[in-house]
Amino acid sequence: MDENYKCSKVPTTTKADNELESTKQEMTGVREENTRLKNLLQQVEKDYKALQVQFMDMSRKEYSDKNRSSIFPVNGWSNSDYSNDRDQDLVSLSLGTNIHAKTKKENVLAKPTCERDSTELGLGCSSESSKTDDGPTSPGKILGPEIREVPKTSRDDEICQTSVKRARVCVRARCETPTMNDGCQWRKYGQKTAKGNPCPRAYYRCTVSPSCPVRKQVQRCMADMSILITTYEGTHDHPIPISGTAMASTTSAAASMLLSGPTASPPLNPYGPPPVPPYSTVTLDLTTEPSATRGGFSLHSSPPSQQNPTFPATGLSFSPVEPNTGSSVWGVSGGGFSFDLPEKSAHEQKYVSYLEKLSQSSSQQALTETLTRAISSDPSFQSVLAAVVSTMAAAKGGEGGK
DNA sequence: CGGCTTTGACCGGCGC
DNA sequence: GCGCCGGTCAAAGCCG
Repeated sequence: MDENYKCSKVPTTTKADNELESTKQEMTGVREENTRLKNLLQQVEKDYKALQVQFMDMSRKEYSDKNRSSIFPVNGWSNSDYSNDRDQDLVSLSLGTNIHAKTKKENVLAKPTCERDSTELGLGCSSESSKTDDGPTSPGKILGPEIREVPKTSRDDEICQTSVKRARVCVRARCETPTMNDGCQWRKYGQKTAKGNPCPRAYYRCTVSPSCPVRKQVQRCMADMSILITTYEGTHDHPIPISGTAMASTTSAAASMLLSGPTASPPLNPYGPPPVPPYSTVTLDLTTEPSATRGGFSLHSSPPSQQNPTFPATGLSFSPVEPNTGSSVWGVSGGGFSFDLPEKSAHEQKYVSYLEKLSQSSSQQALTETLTRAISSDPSFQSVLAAVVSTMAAAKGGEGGK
């Protein structure tokens, strides 16, 4: 960043020396920047890993404590958060650009179907490319210790669901492939054309474990066919491939944030998630569009009935649609960092604080731009960032917002 | 042959 | 009570 390109115009013999000198300085500057970026990235990764570990430990601990009557999201819901509301919640996450969906397996959706009382989402998510195959064979982590008795019939589920709070996570991602690879194996069990939306909605069931209650719905966004909307419901009762843990953390964190909120919210996005009873909605919108963004993280709340298909496709955003307050969307696009926070709830602030922290750490504008550009252009980075943000938020929330 | 997709039928919730 | 609609089931077909 400190690019002091001084190319002196001194002719003659010293000219070459000057150029050499300036080039050296330039390289030095680039190196410094590179180093800073590396450090920052390492820091972020480090924090992420540490938090992820803590998160899992806490979750497990809490889970074991309360295991009796309810099932907690493995990924770390705090008891208090969880107990706050048992209504159905809907969390929506949108991952920007393409997440490669190499196989046909898509995203994960977790739906706590009927487990007697739980609601949690243990999602596995695809972190892009790599995961070759998720299959049951390569579980990376166990998100949920809980063991739910199996499956009930779908009808039973519905019945249970109506009376029990259930969290749902909606992931919006720009993806050209039919589905996103989220680290789990899915089996399509149905398809329906929702009224008002020409795009058929596909129903998938997690097949990693025969008893896994997780289901997901995949549908194209009518407004933008390149956007894939995946809604997960339930919690995996089996280990999830490492590749899917990032998303799992992200979605669960989002859900936890949502759960910790006051209440349930209205149905979300019409084009996406199916209409469901009043749920709270949190949207992480990573359908980044670098060019369109003004640059930076932006938090903004939107009207309650955020059902419109016009979700801010800005980068990374969580948009919790809260019943009472309405919905909010936190977006990341490329540029500087900016926050528009009308009225943020406690959990919203978790994200805000983190984002602020983030922005502070990268005080230099150039660096910021570089980062944001990287974020908006690299889906995998988006996923990681999303996971970090959500994880941190969840961690804070779980610890009583320390 | 096993697993997955497709697709029509069925069921229950909800609004009128 | 009726019809609409979302979600699921399950038979049939496809594919590796």
